[in-house]
Amino acid sequence: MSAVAGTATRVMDVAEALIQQRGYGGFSFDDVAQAVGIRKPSVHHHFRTKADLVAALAHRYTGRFESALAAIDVARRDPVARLKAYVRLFATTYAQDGRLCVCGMLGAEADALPTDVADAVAGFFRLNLDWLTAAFRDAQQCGRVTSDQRPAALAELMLSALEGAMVVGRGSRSGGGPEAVGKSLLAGLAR
Amino acid sequence: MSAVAGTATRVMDVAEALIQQRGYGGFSFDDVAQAVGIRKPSVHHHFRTKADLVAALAHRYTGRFESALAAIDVARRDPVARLKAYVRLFATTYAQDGRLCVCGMLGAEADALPTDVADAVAGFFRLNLDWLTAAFRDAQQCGRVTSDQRPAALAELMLSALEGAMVVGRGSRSGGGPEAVGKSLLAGLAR
DNA sequence: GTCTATATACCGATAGAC
DNA sequence: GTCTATCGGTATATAGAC
Repeated sequence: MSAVAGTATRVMDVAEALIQQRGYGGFSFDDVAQAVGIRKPSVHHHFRTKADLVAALAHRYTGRFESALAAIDVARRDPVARLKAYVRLFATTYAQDGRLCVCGMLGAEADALPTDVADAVAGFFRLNLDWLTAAFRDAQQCGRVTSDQRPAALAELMLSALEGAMVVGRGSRSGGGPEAVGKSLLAGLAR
Repeated sequence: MSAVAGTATRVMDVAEALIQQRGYGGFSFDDVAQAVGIRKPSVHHHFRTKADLVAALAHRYTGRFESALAAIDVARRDPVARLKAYVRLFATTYAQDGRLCVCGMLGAEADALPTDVADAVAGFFRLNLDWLTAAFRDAQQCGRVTSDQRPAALAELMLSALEGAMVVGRGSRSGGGPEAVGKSLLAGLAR
């Protein structure tokens, strides 16, 4: 993000935004180089291959999400408040001129991805599904969620709704995006 | 699909499958030509540009969906039964070795699409949101759905959950996909 | 309607100078 | 760490013969 950040970091920042807008197949090293203000071989100096760059990116993205989830767990005790804060993570991303979740975009393209990248994407989803499963289990145990669906099923439903809301919002050029969809879902599940 | 279908139809069939697997940027006219068993310029003879091919594809896909929705309306009177049949449309697609909805994939890539294609994708989502909105309105009016959310919000939630379930299922290489997610959602909404 | 041949541009990636 | 130059491959698209 910062103009004073190291080149490798700026390369990752630019590549991240390009993936969120156009996907893995929709950007090139030359696109990154131009946006950063260097030449294509300089990008290769920091990341040998495109797979290396995107895998590193996906891991960084997952790590940041992990920190955000940990911060939510510290800041909120109430499981429903935690779920609302979770929705906000996706809403904030999408509010940046319709940017998709990095791993939502890559997940859609999974069949066309190098193995390392696909594995990193799977790790992101595992992290989110595990955290959501725990949150819904807590919410059910204290009676804030009355659904008799299994926590893992509610987790898959929530994550799917939020990722899908970005895709639908973009494709339809309408709708409330993950913010509205997350609220609708929680309104039906929690009390 | 058929080996006796016209070449243009076979080209569209192959391109459709490739988009569902790899996305707009993930396939080439050469990929299509090889799968059909002709040469690249022969593909251009039927569809002048890639944008023409994919826009035609998206319109055909939307038309088929329109027919399927009309068939559901004829076959089912109960709005909840209609919604269950709607979920099955997505489940059937995804059951074909994890194929994504054509317009779900294209919706994610929307920023990188030619205008004609993006417009066709928006039309698909509009069709689905309108149909779902009517279905949820009916379901609320006859008391089968008790949520106080507006029908349009429930429609966006349902469509997002199903599109997202495909992305998450693929990216995580786990989960029940749109079938399970659709059931979980309807279990919480309908009675 | 299909083909060979080709134009033009871009892709990811490398070699080697500074 | 960045550059110029370039390799080999592939992309979309077209010209023109059969």
